[in-house]
Amino acid sequence: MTLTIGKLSKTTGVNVETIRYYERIGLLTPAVRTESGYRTFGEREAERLRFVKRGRELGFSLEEIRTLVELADQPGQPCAEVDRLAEGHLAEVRQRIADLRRLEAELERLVGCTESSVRECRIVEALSGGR
Amino acid sequence: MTLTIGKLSKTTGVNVETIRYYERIGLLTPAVRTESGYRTFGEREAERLRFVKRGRELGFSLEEIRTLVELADQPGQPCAEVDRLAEGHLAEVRQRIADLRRLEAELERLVGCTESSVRECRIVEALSGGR
DNA sequence: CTTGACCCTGTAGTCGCTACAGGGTTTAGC
DNA sequence: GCTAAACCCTGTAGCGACTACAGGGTCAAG
Ligand SMILES: [Zn+2]
Ligand SMILES: [Zn+2]
Ligand SMILES: [Zn+2]
Ligand SMILES: [Zn+2]
Repeated sequence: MTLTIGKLSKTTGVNVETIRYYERIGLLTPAVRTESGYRTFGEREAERLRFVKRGRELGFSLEEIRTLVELADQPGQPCAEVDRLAEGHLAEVRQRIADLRRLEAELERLVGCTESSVRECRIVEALSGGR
Repeated sequence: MTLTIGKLSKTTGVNVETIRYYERIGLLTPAVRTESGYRTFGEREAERLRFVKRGRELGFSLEEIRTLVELADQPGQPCAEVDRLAEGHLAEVRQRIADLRRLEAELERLVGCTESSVRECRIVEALSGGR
């Protein structure tokens, strides 16, 4: 039940280059190699990679995921730190949404400009310092 | 009324290094230099830099701003292209908001986990492939 | 005239990948 | 058994939008 990097990539949906990148930065433990130097992966490694992938899909940074992986490896510990990390991340996401909504509102006021020339264009005016 | 890069930085709120960067990538025209090689800026240049800054504050990419600057320099032309660009950008912003709101909803379901151990932690479970 | 604040160039770092180039290895078909 | 395609390897460089030096030169105040 060992996989080459290509098979692992296919079963997890994570790019080959990305897997190598994760190993290089120490997010995955160095893969066992065949005699000719090819990486081999087992179910454990595939699980871990899927963990990382789901973390990315939830928008966690690789640093956050690095911490989450370490925490998840200690099932007996209290999960308070995990929860704190997730809450912090949720706060980040909400902040980004708030920032983008402000942008959205400003842009909404500008688009749909029906002026015919750049001289009177609302958008250009706003960028040029007009209020 | 000419400014050194430091003064320009102060009056516009754009970092000195960022100004040099903008010049390097051709977003600002190469600054006139003193005999000793110092950059000097006039009101025109300050205006243009503020234009770029406001564009960034509205979330436009530097490439988009490059186009906007060029368009703004032709006041006689119709502003349709400017408007199209801004509408496209608004669409991007809305897409990013939608993506983040999906993340927010998923994270909301996970945080506030009151389990005491990592073994039963909802968050770890979700990352490990649980639903 | 010295000191400190400013300016210059060039390079490298950030984040999370992605895309080569230039090799070696394995596998499938004939 | 041989060849060609498909795979794997390392190392390096690129993206966007900056930021942070190092190692120098210049200018202004006291
Ligand atoms: Zn986060
Ligand atoms: Zn317009
Ligand atoms: Zn945009
Ligand atoms: Zn928990």
